[in-house]
Amino acid sequence: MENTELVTRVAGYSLQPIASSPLFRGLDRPSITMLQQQHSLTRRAERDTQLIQAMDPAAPLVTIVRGWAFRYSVLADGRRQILSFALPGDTIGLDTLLTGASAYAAQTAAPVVYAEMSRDRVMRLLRDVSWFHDRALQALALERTEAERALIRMGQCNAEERVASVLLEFYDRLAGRGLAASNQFMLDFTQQHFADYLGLTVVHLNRTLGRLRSRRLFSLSGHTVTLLDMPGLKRLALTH
Amino acid sequence: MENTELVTRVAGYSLQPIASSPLFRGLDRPSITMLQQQHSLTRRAERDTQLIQAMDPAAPLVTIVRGWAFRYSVLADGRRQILSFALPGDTIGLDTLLTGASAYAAQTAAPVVYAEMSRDRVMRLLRDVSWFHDRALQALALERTEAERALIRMGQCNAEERVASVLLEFYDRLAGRGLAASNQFMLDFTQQHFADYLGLTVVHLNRTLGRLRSRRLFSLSGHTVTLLDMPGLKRLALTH
DNA sequence: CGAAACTTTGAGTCGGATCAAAGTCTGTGG
DNA sequence: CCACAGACTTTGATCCGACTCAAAGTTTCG
Repeated sequence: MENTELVTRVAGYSLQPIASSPLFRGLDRPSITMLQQQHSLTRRAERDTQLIQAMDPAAPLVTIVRGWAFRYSVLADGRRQILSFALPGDTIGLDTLLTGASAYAAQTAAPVVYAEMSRDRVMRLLRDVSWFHDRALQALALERTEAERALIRMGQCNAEERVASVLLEFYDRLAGRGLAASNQFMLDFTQQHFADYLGLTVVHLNRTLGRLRSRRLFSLSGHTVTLLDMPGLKRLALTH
Repeated sequence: MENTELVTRVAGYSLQPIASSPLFRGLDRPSITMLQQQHSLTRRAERDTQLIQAMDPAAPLVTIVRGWAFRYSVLADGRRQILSFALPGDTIGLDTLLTGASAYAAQTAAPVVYAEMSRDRVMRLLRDVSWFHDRALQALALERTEAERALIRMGQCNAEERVASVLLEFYDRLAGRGLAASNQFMLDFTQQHFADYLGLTVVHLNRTLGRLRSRRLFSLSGHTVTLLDMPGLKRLALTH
């Protein structure tokens, strides 16, 4: 009864985000089930929980089931750069298995449900299961592309452009997993997180958000973002 | 006579840079030879030659034998972000095979000697040669780590810190391939290239370089860089 | 209801961009 | 071997986007 197993392991959470994520997307049922069985049961973590320590040589593979987490790196003097946000379906730590110790840390930005797979198990999968090896390659290539898109944004875009670009990116990623629709989605992190991702100060980010809102490019109510003017946003974020 | 083949294919160029590069490092002789046989004979390209077109769905794998090349991306309005420099031994385009069309373009920053491997051949190697598959995974993971190091630099560091960080990085990479020693190495590209890599304007980069030189952190004569004050540079570039 | 965390606004400063022009180097043809 | 053109580097003056410091609102949650 593999399908029963599948369901109990993610009891109460929609499967769609995971099933349409980079590592799982398009796999057949037995493969998905197998992958999930290699994971731990789902766990819950409060906001600000450390999921992966920087430099941990035995960091597990973490798959987010629900909520927002992020990978980041802290400089000697405390400045923090958020490298990427991981949303439901995303995995964190695939590269760590190959490069030795984790080059980054990861923590939750909101209450999160996740599952882990031990380093050993991932290694075994990589060695023995050829489609998993392929998947890992593709997932890594994708992650690099995303890192470089972020790099372009940082290097060439001003605050408004960065914000527009990232809002669109979140929307696309979430929509691809059924977590956004009709130009609306939920952002569950603070402006400090957002600022550390964009390489801006909170104050300046806040003003920039204000400007874009007053121009009716998007609106914000609670944690719900509505992209009011898609074409306008795309014009601003020329990376898109 | 595999070793003869190996030598003639790179006639006149030291093998060391390639042999100690991410994709080749630590392989045994037969494997290196095999990889080289899959490549074209070496080619020469003048400065400013396009090696890979953006969006090319059939971009080959390019291995730099001598000289400097770089990967970059251009925004709609002409701003250019250099994503990475490729130096002797580096390969460009591994990810393109997996993600479909190339997300970036590549061109030479100086006269370059290089070799190509067709998309088909790389695909075949990936499928049939398990150590090559492993290598590809590792190389990609490494590239992502490097992209994220660049991201941290852009997001959190000011001009001086970025310059110091990149000088150190070049030195480390070149030294690892026997192309730098006693704190000295050759930089064969213009300040415009450098600026587009760091996300600064040429003017500001130039002033920043001037400041670091007058503080005797490094010196520049012709295209030769000498790192005069390693500890000072490391202190500046807290990413190191 | 109160404290802590987060967002928003204000005033002043600074790093880096822009615009412009003067040097310097490099390669080419006479 | 020199003269010249084009590309590259360097310097000057000015401007603006983003940062800093500070404090007032607002939300969240115990």
